[in-house]
Amino acid sequence: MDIREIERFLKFNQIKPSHHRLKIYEYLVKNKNHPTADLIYRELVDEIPTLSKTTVYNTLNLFVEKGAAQLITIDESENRYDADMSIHGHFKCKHCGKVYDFPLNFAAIDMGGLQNFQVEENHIYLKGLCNDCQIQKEN
Amino acid sequence: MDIREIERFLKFNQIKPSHHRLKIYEYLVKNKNHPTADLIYRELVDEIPTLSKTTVYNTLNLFVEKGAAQLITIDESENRYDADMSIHGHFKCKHCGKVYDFPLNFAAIDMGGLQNFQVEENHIYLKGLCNDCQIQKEN
DNA sequence: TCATAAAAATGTAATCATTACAAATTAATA
DNA sequence: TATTAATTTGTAATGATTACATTTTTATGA
Repeated sequence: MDIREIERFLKFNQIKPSHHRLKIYEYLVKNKNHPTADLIYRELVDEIPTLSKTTVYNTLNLFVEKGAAQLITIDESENRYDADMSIHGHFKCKHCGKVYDFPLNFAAIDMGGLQNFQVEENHIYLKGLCNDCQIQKEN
Repeated sequence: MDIREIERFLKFNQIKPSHHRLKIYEYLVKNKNHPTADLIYRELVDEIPTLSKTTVYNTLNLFVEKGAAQLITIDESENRYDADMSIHGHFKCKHCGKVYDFPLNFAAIDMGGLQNFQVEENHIYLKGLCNDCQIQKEN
């Protein structure tokens, strides 16, 4: 997604594409690292010296509200964000802390216990040891 | 689970069954309402006037650490706790706020994208409208 | 039983992520 | 260009959680 596409995408989601919003969304798209608001602020403030942290929070909340990004609560003490709105799961390595995406066959999740429940969001979080950290521990 | 069983269960998990710990665990077992630390404190303080909120936090952290309870991060601003350690999912109704349990066939989740990853925890969170709230909206 | 050490619980203060809010800046419109 | 609306800013407030030193309770051994 280049900056033109991002602009179109935000407009499509009823979000006026201001400069800051474009930059923050671009950060999410280019860095699929599930960042916190604070990390986004720290990464962008050099390039946009007038940026305030409140704007980052406001903007991320707007993205989530309009369905342009999703909030990831895999950590208990901080919120992370992801511009990838396709159905997928997240894996957090307990050793290195990295959050990985993985494909997900959502239809396979049997919701027999929830008849007539209307699902609007799904958040699939796994935790454990990633491949790299397992290898490291073996040596 | 009566208090005897709870005592045995805590011991089995390397947790010394003090009075407060027993009461807090009993609350989790008897009220499957996925409470916050604050709610547990408010519900128990009348019966145990010397209880402190710090003790509730300490105790819940101990339960999670020892594998006697799990931390639920379906809310972005507060931690909830569940003594049910069997594999199951959680559904939060966006209208009434209630958190439901539902059975889960975890094996159905295809983790093709994560070869050699060692999964130690799974947290499956759905959000939407529960049955009751849908009916309410229709009328 | 009493003394002593270890563990648990308490209460207050600190921390840290997030939000509230009012003021300032920027953009849109006529 | 004037005026209004939207966006952004900065600071202060909030609220959940933790740190930490003190007190209380429990366990152990003489």
